[in-house]
Amino acid sequence: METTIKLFLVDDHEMVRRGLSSYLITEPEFEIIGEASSGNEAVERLETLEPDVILMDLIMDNGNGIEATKEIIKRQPNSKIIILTSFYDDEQVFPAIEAGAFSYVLKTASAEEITSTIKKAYAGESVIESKVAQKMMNQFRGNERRLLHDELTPREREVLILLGEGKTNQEIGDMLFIGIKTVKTHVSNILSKLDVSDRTQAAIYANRNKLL
Amino acid sequence: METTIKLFLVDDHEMVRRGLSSYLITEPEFEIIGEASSGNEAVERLETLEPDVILMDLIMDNGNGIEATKEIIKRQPNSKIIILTSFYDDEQVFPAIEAGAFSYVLKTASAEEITSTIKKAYAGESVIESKVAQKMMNQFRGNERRLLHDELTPREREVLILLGEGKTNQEIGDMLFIGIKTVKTHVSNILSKLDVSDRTQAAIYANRNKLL
DNA sequence: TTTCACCTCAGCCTCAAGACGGAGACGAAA
DNA sequence: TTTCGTCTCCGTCTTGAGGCTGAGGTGAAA
Repeated sequence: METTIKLFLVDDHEMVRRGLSSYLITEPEFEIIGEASSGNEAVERLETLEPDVILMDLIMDNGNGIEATKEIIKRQPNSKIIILTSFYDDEQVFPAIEAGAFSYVLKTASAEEITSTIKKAYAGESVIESKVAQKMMNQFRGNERRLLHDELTPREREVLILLGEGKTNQEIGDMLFIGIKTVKTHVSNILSKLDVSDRTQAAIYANRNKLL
Repeated sequence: METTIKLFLVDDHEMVRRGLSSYLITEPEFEIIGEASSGNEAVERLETLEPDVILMDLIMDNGNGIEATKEIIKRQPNSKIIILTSFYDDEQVFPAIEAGAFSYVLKTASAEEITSTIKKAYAGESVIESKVAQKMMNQFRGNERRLLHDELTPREREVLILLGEGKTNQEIGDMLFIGIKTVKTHVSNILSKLDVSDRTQAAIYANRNKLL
């Protein structure tokens, strides 16, 4: 029996589409029915096409992958969209998943990983790259989507703010009238809740997320 | 007479290398003699190889393109290195050129543009993509501002940027191909020049002053 | 009442950070 | 030529950071 998986590629770099194609045409069950070099173009072309699986880049000049994904899912809710990206920061991952992306794979993936992800997507099985998945687990505790720092207790948030100002544990303790040991405990908890490895990264997080 | 141009590809995405290859093998005078998936790997492999032209990605996980370029140029000063990058990292143009890059092409370039750039590089003719060239011109016209971090040496600025990303000394050393002791020296100098007392404050400074 | 989250603090341990001093190599400038 | 700035690296030393484990006190909710 012949199963043909119809594919559609979206990436603004011709060479990436070429590279992908070179993988994909070696698999007999794959058929590439179209390509687009931007999110907008993808949405347009998909008005008349109905691929089984869409491979989507995130960052593109003209219409990004997130918006395109939302739009496509709105029109074709059964589309399986695989996000293909080199950026594994949380800013990109969660909006993508929320937009309706089905799988999430890094561009550093091998040919085998990608073909396997496509086949799994076609079969209804979602694949989330492991580093990304790990971040998700930390974030989605309790099945509820929230910002990382929403998990912080009020006291931890106070500590994080001072930490984000560049204060030392001793200084934080003095300002909050608590012992340095207590500060250390809070900082430890903050680090694990924010999924960062040291105070410098926590301070960067606080600044970038405007918690000050 | 047969002229063979020996090529070497550096990109952390297998699919990009594949896409590039698919262009390049159609040209009879091209021969791809090797590939690498990171800056570090490229430097290693090029100890025993001597390609005519190197195609180099800039942003890679393990040893970025700038540092690799510097390192390669140091060892093989005649190497023609073509920087291949996406629209988004053209702030990196200057460091790249300074590092010894010969040409600068965007990844959105077509097959023809890339093959032509390679041939020109081999012939000694440098190609700088037009948008990029324009930026260079703008840069030369109006850059007048003097801040604390203007006192920093180029190397210190590089270190500060990584520090601002939350990297440890060890990680910074690995990325810049220098020892951790050297990193510590740079960090120490940065701290005193920025008049801050630890790396966390320096990271905050870097983020607030958008040095990233 | 029990339970639980939060805040507080302790000791112990390892290691990254950073200060300090010294030094060689190199290239540009005087 | 000498001087100077920059980059590189070394060793030593002190201390802050952070992980791990345990634990007492409080108040709110069930």
